[in-house]
Amino acid sequence: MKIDKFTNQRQMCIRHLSDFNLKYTLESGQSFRWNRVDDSYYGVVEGRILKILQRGNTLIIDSSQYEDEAIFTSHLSHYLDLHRELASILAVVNVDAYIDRAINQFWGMRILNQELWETIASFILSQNNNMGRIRSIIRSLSERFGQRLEFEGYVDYTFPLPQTLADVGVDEIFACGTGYRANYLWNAANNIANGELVLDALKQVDYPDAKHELMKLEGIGEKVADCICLFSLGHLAALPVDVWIKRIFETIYLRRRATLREIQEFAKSYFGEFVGYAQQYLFHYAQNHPKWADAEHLALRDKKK
DNA sequence: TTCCAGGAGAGAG
DNA sequence: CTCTCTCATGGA
Repeated sequence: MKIDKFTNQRQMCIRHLSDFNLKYTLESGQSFRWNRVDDSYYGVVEGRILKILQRGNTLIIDSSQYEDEAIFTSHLSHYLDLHRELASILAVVNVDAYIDRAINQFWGMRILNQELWETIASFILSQNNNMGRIRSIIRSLSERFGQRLEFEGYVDYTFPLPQTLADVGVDEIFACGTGYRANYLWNAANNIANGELVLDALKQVDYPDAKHELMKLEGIGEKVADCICLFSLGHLAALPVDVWIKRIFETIYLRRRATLREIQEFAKSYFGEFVGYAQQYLFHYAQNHPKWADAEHLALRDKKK
């Protein structure tokens, strides 16, 4: 990987990428904050707007602020998970024809390492909710309580700090369309603002401890805790079991109704230590092929064989 | 109108 | 431990 710097100090390139697809990575449901304009993606990361465009094996990145090239590239590589050898991870989890199809169709999709607080808040809001509404709630919270940013005519906002949401109160959070989840988000913001939950400490502990600590927060169960562990903390053994993943394992793999425990046990032994990556490819494939894991469709498909 | 969405909590059995 | 019911909201 080689870095170039142009006369415009805010534009940088990351060249010679291997096994990376920006579109699949940013549009696979793990982040709610990226907007596509033409072929570029605009988003807010660590307090600045980033504009990212992929051309072949090169990323062209514009930032709304001056960047120290070396530090910025290191941080962005971590954010996009570029430091991992994706091919070897996918080789481990590619154990059957079903996931092989998902891996090949979405080759290059990476699991992000997103900002911790924003990820905690986002997935608290995700429970019993749909993608479009989750995005609009996060946008609304940011517009009202975040910091305004602008870059070449594109306007966006930082996600509000825990202290900010703690200060504005439940009613203002509720007014952003959160529904009954307003209390959960406000409580989480308070726990972090008053130091009961220390985010930097959470980043240092292993997967079981991190998951356990997160589940102490009201409104965070196993699924949301696993999303945070996987999409922010880099714990690839985390397996968020949502309605899609449940359906996939019940119809394709276990072929019966199964409890959360049964699905976790099977998936862990079947896919191994990188089960989180397996989950992401299966999830995104199912999202793009709604009938793929449909029980009726599966029965039909089996008959043809 | 009813059902569903990257669920969690409370309560019952 | 497992099952069920409820919790706002908006789009299909």
